[in-house]
Amino acid sequence: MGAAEWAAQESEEWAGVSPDAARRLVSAAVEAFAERGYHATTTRDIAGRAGMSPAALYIHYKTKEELLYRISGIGHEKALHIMGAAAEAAGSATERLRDAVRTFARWHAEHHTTARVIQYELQALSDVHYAEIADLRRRTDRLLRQIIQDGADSGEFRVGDVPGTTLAVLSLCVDVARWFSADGPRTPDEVGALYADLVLRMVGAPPV
Amino acid sequence: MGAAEWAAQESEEWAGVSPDAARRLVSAAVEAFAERGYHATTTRDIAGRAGMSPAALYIHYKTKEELLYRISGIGHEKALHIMGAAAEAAGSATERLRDAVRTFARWHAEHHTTARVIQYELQALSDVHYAEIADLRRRTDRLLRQIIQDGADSGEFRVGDVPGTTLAVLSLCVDVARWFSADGPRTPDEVGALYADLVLRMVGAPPV
DNA sequence: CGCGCGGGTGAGCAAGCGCTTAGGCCTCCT
DNA sequence: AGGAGGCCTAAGCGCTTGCTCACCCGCGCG
Repeated sequence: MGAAEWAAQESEEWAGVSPDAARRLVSAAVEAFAERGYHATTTRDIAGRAGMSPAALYIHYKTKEELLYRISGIGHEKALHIMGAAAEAAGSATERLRDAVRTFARWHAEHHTTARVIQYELQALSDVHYAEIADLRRRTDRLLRQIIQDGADSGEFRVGDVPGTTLAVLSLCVDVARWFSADGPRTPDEVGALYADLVLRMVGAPPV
Repeated sequence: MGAAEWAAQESEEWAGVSPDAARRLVSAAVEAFAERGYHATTTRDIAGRAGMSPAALYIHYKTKEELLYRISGIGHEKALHIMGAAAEAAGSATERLRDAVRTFARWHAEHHTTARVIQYELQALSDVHYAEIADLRRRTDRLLRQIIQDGADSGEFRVGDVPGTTLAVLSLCVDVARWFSADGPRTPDEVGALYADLVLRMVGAPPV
Protein backbone atom coordinates (compact mmCIF):
# COMPACT_ATOMS: atom_id res chain seq x y z
CA MET A 1 0.00 0.00 0.00
CA GLY A 2 1.43 3.37 -1.07
CA ALA A 3 1.50 6.50 1.06
CA ALA A 4 -1.43 8.08 -0.73
CA GLU A 5 -3.65 5.04 -0.34
CA TRP A 6 -2.68 4.75 3.29
CA ALA A 7 -3.61 8.37 3.89
CA ALA A 8 -6.91 7.81 2.12
CA GLN A 9 -7.68 4.80 4.27
CA GLU A 10 -6.71 6.63 7.44
CA SER A 11 -8.88 9.61 6.67
CA GLU A 12 -11.70 7.24 5.85
CA GLU A 13 -11.33 5.42 9.15
CA TRP A 14 -11.93 8.66 11.06
CA ALA A 15 -14.29 10.17 8.52
CA GLY A 16 -16.89 10.83 11.19
CA VAL A 17 -14.61 13.14 13.12
CA SER A 18 -14.76 16.85 12.32
CA PRO A 19 -13.49 19.45 11.92
CA ASP A 20 -10.41 18.56 10.00
CA ALA A 21 -8.02 19.50 12.82
CA ALA A 22 -9.84 17.23 15.26
CA ARG A 23 -9.56 14.37 12.79
CA ARG A 24 -5.86 14.97 12.28
CA LEU A 25 -5.41 14.87 16.04
CA VAL A 26 -7.22 11.54 16.41
CA SER A 27 -5.18 10.07 13.63
CA ALA A 28 -1.93 11.34 15.13
CA ALA A 29 -2.91 10.11 18.58
CA VAL A 30 -3.71 6.59 17.34
CA GLU A 31 -0.31 6.38 15.71
CA ALA A 32 1.50 7.60 18.79
CA PHE A 33 -0.50 5.53 21.29
CA ALA A 34 0.01 2.37 19.22
CA GLU A 35 3.73 2.99 18.90
CA ARG A 36 4.62 3.97 22.42
CA GLY A 37 1.57 3.43 24.59
CA TYR A 38 -0.81 6.00 26.05
CA HIS A 39 1.26 6.99 29.06
CA ALA A 40 4.51 7.29 27.14
CA THR A 41 2.91 9.59 24.59
CA THR A 42 2.98 13.30 25.29
CA THR A 43 0.41 15.84 24.19
CA ARG A 44 3.29 17.69 22.54
CA ASP A 45 4.02 14.61 20.44
CA ILE A 46 0.40 14.24 19.33
CA ALA A 47 0.09 17.90 18.44
CA GLY A 48 3.44 17.80 16.64
CA ARG A 49 2.40 14.85 14.46
CA ALA A 50 -0.82 16.65 13.61
CA GLY A 51 1.18 19.72 12.61
CA MET A 52 0.09 22.09 15.33
CA SER A 53 1.12 23.60 18.63
CA PRO A 54 0.52 21.74 21.90
CA ALA A 55 -2.20 24.16 22.95
CA ALA A 56 -4.29 23.46 19.85
CA LEU A 57 -5.13 20.01 21.15
CA TYR A 58 -7.20 21.51 23.96
CA ILE A 59 -9.44 23.43 21.60
CA HIS A 60 -10.82 20.12 20.32
CA TYR A 61 -10.46 17.82 23.33
CA LYS A 62 -10.71 18.61 27.02
CA THR A 63 -7.97 16.16 28.04
CA LYS A 64 -5.60 13.60 26.61
CA GLU A 65 -7.83 10.90 28.09
CA GLU A 66 -10.81 12.21 26.09
CA LEU A 67 -8.81 11.61 22.93
CA LEU A 68 -8.24 7.99 23.96
CA TYR A 69 -11.91 7.67 24.85
CA ARG A 70 -13.01 8.94 21.43
CA ILE A 71 -10.64 6.54 19.67
CA SER A 72 -11.77 3.67 21.85
CA GLY A 73 -15.43 4.46 21.29
CA ILE A 74 -15.19 4.65 17.51
CA GLY A 75 -13.02 1.55 17.33
CA HIS A 76 -15.24 -0.56 19.55
CA GLU A 77 -18.37 0.53 17.69
CA LYS A 78 -16.72 -0.58 14.48
CA ALA A 79 -15.74 -3.95 15.98
CA LEU A 80 -19.25 -4.46 17.32
CA HIS A 81 -20.70 -3.57 13.94
CA ILE A 82 -18.50 -6.11 12.17
CA MET A 83 -19.52 -8.87 14.55
CA GLY A 84 -23.17 -7.82 14.32
CA ALA A 85 -23.18 -7.95 10.54
CA ALA A 86 -21.90 -11.53 10.60
CA ALA A 87 -24.19 -12.63 13.43
CA GLU A 88 -27.36 -11.28 11.84
CA ALA A 89 -26.66 -12.53 8.35
CA ALA A 90 -28.64 -15.39 6.90
CA GLY A 91 -26.99 -18.77 6.70
CA SER A 92 -25.94 -21.70 8.82
CA ALA A 93 -24.00 -21.25 12.03
CA THR A 94 -20.95 -22.53 10.19
CA GLU A 95 -21.26 -19.85 7.52
CA ARG A 96 -21.90 -17.12 10.06
CA LEU A 97 -18.99 -18.17 12.27
CA ARG A 98 -16.66 -18.34 9.31
CA ASP A 99 -17.70 -14.88 8.23
CA ALA A 100 -17.50 -13.45 11.74
CA VAL A 101 -13.99 -14.71 12.39
CA ARG A 102 -12.74 -13.84 8.94
CA THR A 103 -13.93 -10.24 9.05
CA PHE A 104 -13.13 -9.70 12.73
CA ALA A 105 -9.60 -11.04 12.48
CA ARG A 106 -9.04 -9.22 9.22
CA TRP A 107 -10.10 -5.92 10.75
CA HIS A 108 -7.67 -6.42 13.62
CA ALA A 109 -4.89 -6.99 11.09
CA GLU A 110 -5.79 -4.22 8.68
CA HIS A 111 -6.33 -1.67 11.43
CA HIS A 112 -3.77 -3.06 13.81
CA THR A 113 -2.71 0.40 15.00
CA THR A 114 -6.23 1.32 16.03
CA ALA A 115 -6.92 -2.17 17.33
CA ARG A 116 -3.78 -2.11 19.44
CA VAL A 117 -4.89 1.09 21.10
CA ILE A 118 -8.45 0.01 21.81
CA GLN A 119 -7.44 -3.43 23.07
CA TYR A 120 -4.37 -2.66 25.13
CA GLU A 121 -4.86 0.84 26.49
CA LEU A 122 -8.23 0.29 28.14
CA GLN A 123 -6.82 0.66 31.64
CA ALA A 124 -5.92 4.27 30.93
CA LEU A 125 -9.59 5.21 30.55
CA SER A 126 -11.46 6.86 33.40
CA ASP A 127 -13.84 4.61 35.32
CA VAL A 128 -16.90 6.13 33.70
CA HIS A 129 -15.52 5.86 30.21
CA TYR A 130 -14.27 2.35 30.85
CA ALA A 131 -17.72 1.20 31.91
CA GLU A 132 -19.18 2.54 28.69
CA ILE A 133 -16.61 0.75 26.56
CA ALA A 134 -16.93 -2.46 28.57
CA ASP A 135 -20.58 -2.56 27.59
CA LEU A 136 -19.71 -2.48 23.89
CA ARG A 137 -17.26 -5.32 24.48
CA ARG A 138 -19.87 -7.42 26.28
CA ARG A 139 -22.27 -6.96 23.38
CA THR A 140 -19.63 -8.11 20.90
CA ASP A 141 -18.93 -11.14 23.04
CA ARG A 142 -22.61 -11.99 23.29
CA LEU A 143 -23.04 -11.90 19.51
CA LEU A 144 -20.23 -14.35 18.95
CA ARG A 145 -21.39 -16.61 21.75
CA GLN A 146 -24.81 -16.80 20.20
CA ILE A 147 -23.41 -17.99 16.88
CA ILE A 148 -21.46 -20.72 18.62
CA GLN A 149 -24.44 -21.65 20.76
CA ASP A 150 -26.63 -21.90 17.66
CA GLY A 151 -24.15 -24.23 16.04
CA ALA A 152 -23.95 -26.37 19.15
CA ASP A 153 -27.74 -26.52 19.44
CA SER A 154 -28.24 -27.45 15.79
CA GLY A 155 -25.57 -30.14 15.95
CA GLU A 156 -23.31 -28.38 13.44
CA PHE A 157 -20.63 -27.89 16.11
CA ARG A 158 -19.34 -30.09 18.87
CA VAL A 159 -18.31 -27.81 21.73
CA GLY A 160 -18.12 -28.85 25.36
CA ASP A 161 -17.73 -25.36 26.82
CA VAL A 162 -19.50 -22.64 24.84
CA PRO A 163 -18.43 -19.61 26.93
CA GLY A 164 -14.86 -20.88 27.16
CA THR A 165 -14.65 -21.50 23.43
CA THR A 166 -16.15 -18.08 22.71
CA LEU A 167 -13.54 -16.48 24.91
CA ALA A 168 -10.77 -18.35 23.13
CA VAL A 169 -12.01 -17.37 19.68
CA LEU A 170 -12.34 -13.72 20.62
CA SER A 171 -8.95 -13.83 22.30
CA LEU A 172 -7.37 -15.31 19.20
CA CYS A 173 -8.73 -12.57 16.97
CA VAL A 174 -7.93 -9.72 19.34
CA ASP A 175 -4.35 -10.82 19.74
CA VAL A 176 -3.82 -10.33 16.02
CA ALA A 177 -3.45 -6.63 16.83
CA ARG A 178 -0.45 -7.42 19.02
CA TRP A 179 1.66 -9.35 16.53
CA PHE A 180 0.46 -8.23 13.12
CA SER A 181 2.80 -6.10 11.06
CA ALA A 182 2.24 -4.69 7.60
CA ASP A 183 5.82 -5.68 6.80
CA GLY A 184 5.16 -9.29 7.74
CA PRO A 185 4.59 -12.16 5.31
CA ARG A 186 0.80 -12.28 5.74
CA THR A 187 -1.88 -10.01 4.34
CA PRO A 188 -4.98 -9.21 6.41
CA ASP A 189 -7.05 -11.32 4.02
CA GLU A 190 -4.79 -14.31 4.55
CA VAL A 191 -4.95 -13.93 8.31
CA GLY A 192 -8.74 -13.79 8.15
CA ALA A 193 -8.94 -16.92 5.98
CA LEU A 194 -6.47 -18.88 8.12
CA TYR A 195 -8.18 -17.92 11.36
CA ALA A 196 -11.62 -18.76 10.04
CA ASP A 197 -10.41 -22.26 9.16
CA LEU A 198 -8.71 -22.76 12.52
CA VAL A 199 -11.81 -21.66 14.42
CA LEU A 200 -14.14 -23.93 12.47
CA ARG A 201 -11.90 -26.80 13.50
CA MET A 202 -11.95 -25.61 17.11
CA VAL A 203 -15.73 -25.88 17.24
CA GLY A 204 -15.72 -29.26 15.56
CA ALA A 205 -17.50 -28.17 12.38
CA PRO A 206 -17.31 -30.90 9.74
CA PRO A 207 -14.45 -30.35 7.26
CA VAL A 208 -15.36 -29.11 3.81
CA MET B 1 -5.44 -19.41 47.45
CA GLY B 2 -4.87 -17.70 50.80
CA ALA B 3 -2.57 -14.75 51.38
CA ALA B 4 0.15 -16.88 52.93
CA GLU B 5 0.22 -19.33 50.04
CA TRP B 6 0.23 -16.50 47.57
CA ALA B 7 3.17 -14.90 49.31
CA ALA B 8 4.94 -18.27 49.29
CA GLN B 9 4.35 -18.68 45.58
CA GLU B 10 5.48 -15.14 44.87
CA SER B 11 8.68 -15.51 46.79
CA GLU B 12 9.25 -18.81 45.03
CA GLU B 13 8.74 -17.24 41.63
CA TRP B 14 11.58 -14.81 42.27
CA ALA B 15 13.65 -17.14 44.41
CA GLY B 16 16.71 -16.58 42.25
CA VAL B 17 16.83 -12.87 43.04
CA SER B 18 18.92 -11.79 45.99
CA PRO B 19 19.40 -10.07 48.35
CA ASP B 20 16.00 -9.96 49.94
CA ALA B 21 15.46 -6.26 49.25
CA ALA B 22 16.13 -6.75 45.54
CA ARG B 23 13.59 -9.57 45.46
CA ARG B 24 10.96 -7.49 47.21
CA LEU B 25 11.53 -4.77 44.63
CA VAL B 26 11.05 -7.15 41.68
CA SER B 27 7.91 -8.49 43.22
CA ALA B 28 6.55 -5.01 43.88
CA ALA B 29 7.45 -3.85 40.38
CA VAL B 30 5.68 -6.78 38.72
CA GLU B 31 2.53 -6.00 40.62
CA ALA B 32 2.66 -2.33 39.78
CA PHE B 33 3.61 -2.80 36.10
CA ALA B 34 0.83 -5.35 35.62
CA GLU B 35 -1.74 -3.11 37.26
CA ARG B 36 -0.95 0.21 35.65
CA GLY B 37 1.65 -0.41 32.96
CA TYR B 38 5.35 0.40 32.98
CA HIS B 39 5.12 4.07 32.09
CA ALA B 40 2.30 4.83 34.50
CA THR B 41 4.24 3.29 37.39
CA THR B 42 6.54 5.54 39.36
CA THR B 43 9.71 4.50 41.12
CA ARG B 44 8.15 5.94 44.27
CA ASP B 45 5.26 3.52 43.93
CA ILE B 46 7.53 0.51 43.48
CA ALA B 47 9.72 1.45 46.43
CA GLY B 48 6.64 2.15 48.54
CA ARG B 49 5.13 -1.27 47.83
CA ALA B 50 8.45 -2.88 48.75
CA GLY B 51 8.46 -0.94 52.00
CA MET B 52 11.40 1.35 51.37
CA SER B 53 12.31 4.86 50.34
CA PRO B 54 12.50 5.82 46.64
CA ALA B 55 16.29 6.09 46.79
CA ALA B 56 16.71 2.46 47.94
CA LEU B 57 15.66 1.20 44.52
CA TYR B 58 18.82 2.59 42.98
CA ILE B 59 21.07 0.61 45.31
CA HIS B 60 19.87 -2.59 43.62
CA TYR B 61 19.01 -1.46 40.09
CA LYS B 62 20.60 1.22 37.97
CA THR B 63 17.33 2.34 36.37
CA LYS B 64 13.64 1.56 36.33
CA GLU B 65 14.16 -0.03 32.92
CA GLU B 66 16.68 -2.48 34.37
CA LEU B 67 13.99 -3.70 36.73
CA LEU B 68 11.70 -4.38 33.78
CA TYR B 69 14.54 -6.08 31.95
CA ARG B 70 15.24 -8.41 34.88
CA ILE B 71 11.57 -9.31 35.19
CA SER B 72 11.32 -9.86 31.46
CA GLY B 73 14.43 -12.00 31.40
CA ILE B 74 13.39 -14.28 34.23
CA GLY B 75 9.85 -14.58 32.89
CA HIS B 76 10.89 -15.39 29.35
CA GLU B 77 13.45 -17.94 30.55
CA LYS B 78 10.69 -19.63 32.50
CA ALA B 79 8.35 -19.64 29.50
CA LEU B 80 11.10 -21.04 27.28
CA HIS B 81 11.84 -23.71 29.85
CA ILE B 82 8.21 -24.80 30.01
CA MET B 83 8.01 -25.10 26.25
CA GLY B 84 11.34 -26.89 26.14
CA ALA B 85 10.28 -29.49 28.69
CA ALA B 86 7.23 -30.38 26.61
CA ALA B 87 9.07 -30.34 23.30
CA GLU B 88 11.88 -32.60 24.45
CA ALA B 89 9.70 -35.11 26.27
CA ALA B 90 9.18 -38.56 24.88
CA GLY B 91 5.88 -39.33 23.21
CA SER B 92 3.90 -38.67 20.06
CA ALA B 93 3.51 -35.18 18.64
CA THR B 94 -0.06 -35.22 19.90
CA GLU B 95 1.05 -35.92 23.45
CA ARG B 96 3.80 -33.34 23.30
CA LEU B 97 1.54 -30.67 21.83
CA ARG B 98 -1.13 -31.34 24.41
CA ASP B 99 1.41 -31.05 27.19
CA ALA B 100 3.03 -27.93 25.73
CA VAL B 101 -0.24 -26.03 25.37
CA ARG B 102 -1.59 -27.19 28.70
CA THR B 103 1.45 -26.13 30.70
CA PHE B 104 2.14 -22.98 28.66
CA ALA B 105 -1.44 -21.70 28.89
CA ARG B 106 -1.65 -22.69 32.54
CA TRP B 107 1.50 -20.76 33.36
CA HIS B 108 0.10 -17.66 31.67
CA ALA B 109 -3.03 -17.99 33.81
CA GLU B 110 -1.35 -18.81 37.09
CA HIS B 111 1.28 -16.10 36.70
CA HIS B 112 -0.86 -13.68 34.79
CA THR B 113 0.66 -10.67 36.53
CA THR B 114 4.17 -11.60 35.48
CA ALA B 115 2.98 -12.77 32.08
CA ARG B 116 1.16 -9.51 31.48
CA VAL B 117 4.33 -7.57 32.13
CA ILE B 118 6.59 -9.67 29.96
CA GLN B 119 4.12 -9.86 27.07
CA TYR B 120 2.75 -6.34 26.95
CA GLU B 121 5.54 -4.08 28.18
CA LEU B 122 8.24 -5.21 25.76
CA GLN B 123 8.29 -1.90 23.93
CA ALA B 124 9.53 -0.15 27.05
CA LEU B 125 12.79 -2.10 26.95
CA SER B 126 15.94 -0.52 25.52
CA ASP B 127 16.95 -1.68 22.06
CA VAL B 128 19.78 -3.83 23.38
CA HIS B 129 17.64 -5.47 26.04
CA TYR B 130 14.79 -5.97 23.60
CA ALA B 131 17.04 -7.81 21.18
CA GLU B 132 18.11 -10.17 23.93
CA ILE B 133 14.53 -10.91 24.92
CA ALA B 134 13.43 -11.29 21.32
CA ASP B 135 15.91 -14.12 20.96
CA LEU B 136 14.33 -16.02 23.85
CA ARG B 137 10.95 -15.53 22.21
CA ARG B 138 12.18 -16.85 18.87
CA ARG B 139 13.53 -19.96 20.57
CA THR B 140 10.18 -20.59 22.26
CA ASP B 141 8.42 -20.20 18.94
CA ARG B 142 10.83 -22.59 17.24
CA LEU B 143 10.23 -25.32 19.83
CA LEU B 144 6.48 -25.17 19.36
CA ARG B 145 6.77 -25.06 15.58
CA GLN B 146 8.89 -28.19 15.63
CA ILE B 147 6.25 -30.12 17.56
CA ILE B 148 3.61 -29.11 15.04
CA GLN B 149 5.92 -29.85 12.13
CA ASP B 150 6.64 -33.31 13.56
CA GLY B 151 2.94 -34.04 13.81
CA ALA B 152 2.36 -32.84 10.27
CA ASP B 153 5.25 -34.96 8.96
CA SER B 154 4.12 -38.09 10.77
CA GLY B 155 0.53 -37.67 9.59
CA GLU B 156 -0.82 -37.21 13.12
CA PHE B 157 -1.89 -33.65 12.29
CA ARG B 158 -3.44 -32.10 9.22
CA VAL B 159 -2.13 -28.52 9.00
CA GLY B 160 -1.93 -26.47 5.83
CA ASP B 161 0.18 -23.64 7.20
CA VAL B 162 2.62 -24.73 9.91
CA PRO B 163 4.14 -21.30 10.74
CA GLY B 164 0.71 -19.66 10.69
CA THR B 165 -0.80 -22.28 12.95
CA THR B 166 2.17 -22.05 15.32
CA LEU B 167 1.68 -18.32 15.53
CA ALA B 168 -2.02 -18.75 16.27
CA VAL B 169 -1.40 -21.30 19.01
CA LEU B 170 1.23 -19.17 20.68
CA SER B 171 -0.98 -16.11 20.33
CA LEU B 172 -3.88 -17.94 21.93
CA CYS B 173 -1.80 -18.94 24.95
CA VAL B 174 -0.14 -15.57 25.40
CA ASP B 175 -3.43 -13.71 25.33
CA VAL B 176 -4.53 -15.65 28.42
CA ALA B 177 -2.42 -13.17 30.38
CA ARG B 178 -4.62 -10.32 29.15
CA TRP B 179 -8.02 -11.65 30.15
CA PHE B 180 -7.32 -14.08 32.98
CA SER B 181 -8.42 -13.09 36.45
CA ALA B 182 -8.06 -15.05 39.65
CA ASP B 183 -11.62 -13.97 40.53
CA GLY B 184 -12.98 -15.41 37.29
CA PRO B 185 -14.85 -18.67 36.93
CA ARG B 186 -11.92 -20.67 35.55
CA THR B 187 -8.88 -22.11 37.34
CA PRO B 188 -5.51 -22.18 35.58
CA ASP B 189 -5.79 -25.95 35.31
CA GLU B 190 -9.12 -25.70 33.56
CA VAL B 191 -7.79 -23.11 31.14
CA GLY B 192 -4.86 -25.38 30.34
CA ALA B 193 -7.10 -28.37 29.73
CA LEU B 194 -9.57 -26.45 27.59
CA TYR B 195 -6.86 -24.84 25.50
CA ALA B 196 -5.04 -28.14 24.95
CA ASP B 197 -8.25 -29.63 23.57
CA LEU B 198 -8.97 -26.65 21.35
CA VAL B 199 -5.46 -26.69 19.93
CA LEU B 200 -5.50 -30.41 19.17
CA ARG B 201 -8.62 -29.75 17.14
CA MET B 202 -6.94 -26.83 15.38
CA VAL B 203 -4.17 -29.07 14.11
CA GLY B 204 -6.59 -31.77 13.06
CA ALA B 205 -5.43 -34.41 15.53
CA PRO B 206 -7.86 -37.32 15.60
CA PRO B 207 -10.39 -37.05 18.48
CA VAL B 208 -9.86 -39.34 21.47
C1' DC C 1 37.92 -0.94 70.02
C1' DG C 2 37.27 1.22 65.71
C1' DC C 3 36.76 0.91 61.07
C1' DG C 4 35.04 -0.40 56.55
C1' DC C 5 31.29 -1.64 53.94
C1' DG C 6 26.78 -3.12 52.41
C1' DG C 7 22.27 -1.34 52.77
C1' DG C 8 19.43 2.36 54.02
C1' DT C 9 17.36 7.48 54.40
C1' DG C 10 15.60 12.67 53.58
C1' DA C 11 15.99 16.19 50.78
C1' DG C 12 16.17 17.90 46.45
C1' DC C 13 17.66 18.75 41.37
C1' DA C 14 16.83 19.22 36.42
C1' DA C 15 13.72 17.99 33.10
C1' DG C 16 9.49 17.02 31.33
C1' DC C 17 4.58 16.59 32.05
C1' DG C 18 -0.64 17.98 31.27
C1' DC C 19 -2.87 21.87 30.81
C1' DT C 20 -4.00 27.23 30.92
C1' DT C 21 -3.81 31.90 29.64
C1' DA C 22 -3.56 36.06 26.90
C1' DG C 23 -3.70 37.40 22.75
C1' DG C 24 -3.81 37.40 17.41
C1' DC C 25 -5.50 36.36 12.83
C1' DC C 26 -8.81 34.99 9.61
C1' DT C 27 -13.72 34.51 7.78
C1' DC C 28 -18.29 35.40 7.67
C1' DC C 29 -22.45 37.98 8.84
C1' DT C 30 -24.88 42.27 9.39
C1' DA D 1 -17.16 48.79 7.53
C1' DG D 2 -16.99 46.56 11.81
C1' DG D 3 -17.47 43.24 15.10
C1' DA D 4 -18.23 38.32 16.67
C1' DG D 5 -16.57 33.86 16.85
C1' DG D 6 -13.74 29.83 15.42
C1' DC D 7 -9.13 28.35 15.31
C1' DC D 8 -4.50 28.79 16.44
C1' DT D 9 0.10 30.19 18.94
C1' DA D 10 3.89 31.61 22.41
C1' DA D 11 4.74 31.51 26.83
C1' DG D 12 4.57 29.54 31.00
C1' DC D 13 2.43 27.57 35.59
C1' DG D 14 2.37 24.09 39.00
C1' DC D 15 3.50 19.62 39.62
C1' DT D 16 5.56 15.05 39.09
C1' DT D 17 9.07 12.36 37.29
C1' DG D 18 13.55 9.50 37.28
C1' DC D 19 17.40 9.83 39.60
C1' DT D 20 21.39 11.74 42.81
C1' DC D 21 23.73 13.26 46.86
C1' DA D 22 25.27 13.73 51.48
C1' DC D 23 24.84 11.42 55.31
C1' DC D 24 23.57 7.50 58.73
C1' DC D 25 23.26 2.91 60.86
C1' DG D 26 24.58 -1.86 62.31
C1' DC D 27 27.54 -5.74 61.80
C1' DG D 28 31.80 -8.59 61.12
C1' DC D 29 36.75 -8.39 61.63
C1' DG D 30 41.94 -7.09 62.52
